[in-house]
Amino acid sequence: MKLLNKELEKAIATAIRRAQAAAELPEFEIPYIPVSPPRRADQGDLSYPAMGLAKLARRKPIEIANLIKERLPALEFSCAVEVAPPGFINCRIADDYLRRQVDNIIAEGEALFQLDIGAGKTAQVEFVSANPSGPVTIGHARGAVIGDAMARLLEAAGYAVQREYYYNNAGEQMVKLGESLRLRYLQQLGELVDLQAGYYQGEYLVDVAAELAAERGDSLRDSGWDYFRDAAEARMFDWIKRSLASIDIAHDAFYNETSLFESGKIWRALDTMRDNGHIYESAYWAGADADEIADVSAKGYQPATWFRSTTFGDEKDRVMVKSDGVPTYTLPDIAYHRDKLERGYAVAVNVLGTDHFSQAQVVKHGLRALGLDPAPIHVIFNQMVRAVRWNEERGEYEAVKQSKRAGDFDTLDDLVEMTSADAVRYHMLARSPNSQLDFDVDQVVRQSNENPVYYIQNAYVRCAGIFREARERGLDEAGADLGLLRADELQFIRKALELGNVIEQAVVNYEPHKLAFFAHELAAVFHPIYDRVRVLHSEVPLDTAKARLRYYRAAAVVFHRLLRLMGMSAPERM
RNA sequence: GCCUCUGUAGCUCAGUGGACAGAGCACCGGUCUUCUAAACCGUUGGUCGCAGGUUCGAGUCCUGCCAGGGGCGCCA
Repeated sequence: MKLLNKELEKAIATAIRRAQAAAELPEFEIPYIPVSPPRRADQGDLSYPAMGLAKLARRKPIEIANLIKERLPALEFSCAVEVAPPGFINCRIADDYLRRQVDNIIAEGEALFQLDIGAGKTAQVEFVSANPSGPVTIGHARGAVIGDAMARLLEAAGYAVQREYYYNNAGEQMVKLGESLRLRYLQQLGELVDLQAGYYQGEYLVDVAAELAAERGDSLRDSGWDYFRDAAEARMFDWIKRSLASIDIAHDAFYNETSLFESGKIWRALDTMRDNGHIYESAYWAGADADEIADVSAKGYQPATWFRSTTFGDEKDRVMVKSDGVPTYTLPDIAYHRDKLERGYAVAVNVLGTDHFSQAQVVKHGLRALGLDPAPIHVIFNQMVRAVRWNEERGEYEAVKQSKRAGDFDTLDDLVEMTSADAVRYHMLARSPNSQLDFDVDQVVRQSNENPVYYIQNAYVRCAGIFREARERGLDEAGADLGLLRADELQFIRKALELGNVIEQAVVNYEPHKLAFFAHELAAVFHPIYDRVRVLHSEVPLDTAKARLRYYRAAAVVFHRLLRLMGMSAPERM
């Protein structure tokens, strides 16, 4: 289906060119023509402020608007174009066009507003990417929801999308995890072992240890930490995948950082950076002042391998290979993103917490040092998330403590168990990634009319209820005359047609949260109309009932598409 | 100190340089004899953190302050 604002933008540009050809307007390069729905209904359905052309055209805005109106090509969806002071061009969508869209929406079904922005191109979304040392936390969950919604949006925009999970199972943390599990296992065998500070204290390792003891008895008593690390990793990944699957998220690929060492890609990246003159060996960075040098001397560091990232605007050069010969995290990260770019994605979205901000900048500097253009890579930074609940006594929100006490929340599993997968997906999505998120667990748990999750899903449920009842009564919409639809129903269709723009905007601006807000707005248009527009009512004539049934078929398609784009379920009843 | 995000109704938050700043919750008052009332209708509520600037036009862009979060490692 067409994006109407794009059609009008093109038409206005054509009108300007025609006016220029007729010497009614001077020659100038036509700027971007922003067309958007105005705030108020009496200002039409689509609007363009021609005031922006006043300086270029050296005419009064109202005159420009009138000239454009006169030269505007015929639009299949428009019946009325009006000019309003000081220079708005307002366009109203014709009722007949809206009626025709009912059938178009039904015909498109799950492909509703499938765009061609990314046709023939590939995109990648890298998200979650938590190391397999523990369960998915609510912090990871936010990135998971944002990343998956972004992937679904990119698919809707026409891209072939790959979902990737990047992880590291070779670091010091995984050694600790293995050792922690070994000690927990020995505890299962009845040995008195103390888990000292620095080890993983989480109860979940006790469960894993109990499973191992049950399956293998004491046969692992003399196994080393590496055996337990592998066992822990395998079980943690199972758990992570299960948790993500519970909110309908699945990755296509798991990319192990270790493979970058095994393939030699890390050292090849370093060599290229060195060939390009961005690498040097030194005990301290090239711009170090006397204090820093003294500090380094005190620590007795041997020379390390540095990346001259200051060349690309960094405030300080970065170590790539430590003096002990082991690369920092940054070098494999650069090699990984080089690999990503070489895989040829037109768009590579990376969902990260803001604590990775500096790191992401250094990676981009590194890619430039490799002679690559990092433009396809776009990072969505999401701010911190914490579970909170209202404290009545103190009159303020406070963070829910991380503990295993009943009613407290720490992991995605806890959150899903206490609320629902749909609630988690909606509330994690319905906020700009840039804003800190306080997840009000009590509000989400409350299954009442204050919960937008049910408000949106109920729109679909109400449609499904009508279809069920209609089937029982033997009513179908064969031969429906859509001319019987009135202003109410057309108002909903008008709003539903904005979905295409919402998808487009969400994709090009990397703002998946727009989907959640639009869903709520659309439901707010739907419900009042549902109250007024009955189908199975004794006073509704048969032909009107058929037309309305067809209208609700279209509404159901829109809500189903919207809910699936958000990764939420579309229940038939609640 | 530097970088970055945030500051909009009592609370949680939307808001493409455009028209009279929006929604949910909370508060108050109404609405089920017909497809589920998890809904609908109505009322109340604003110096868009502060001060300048750019612009025909600023919640939106720029500068400077104030407040809060995050980051500034030879950790990952």
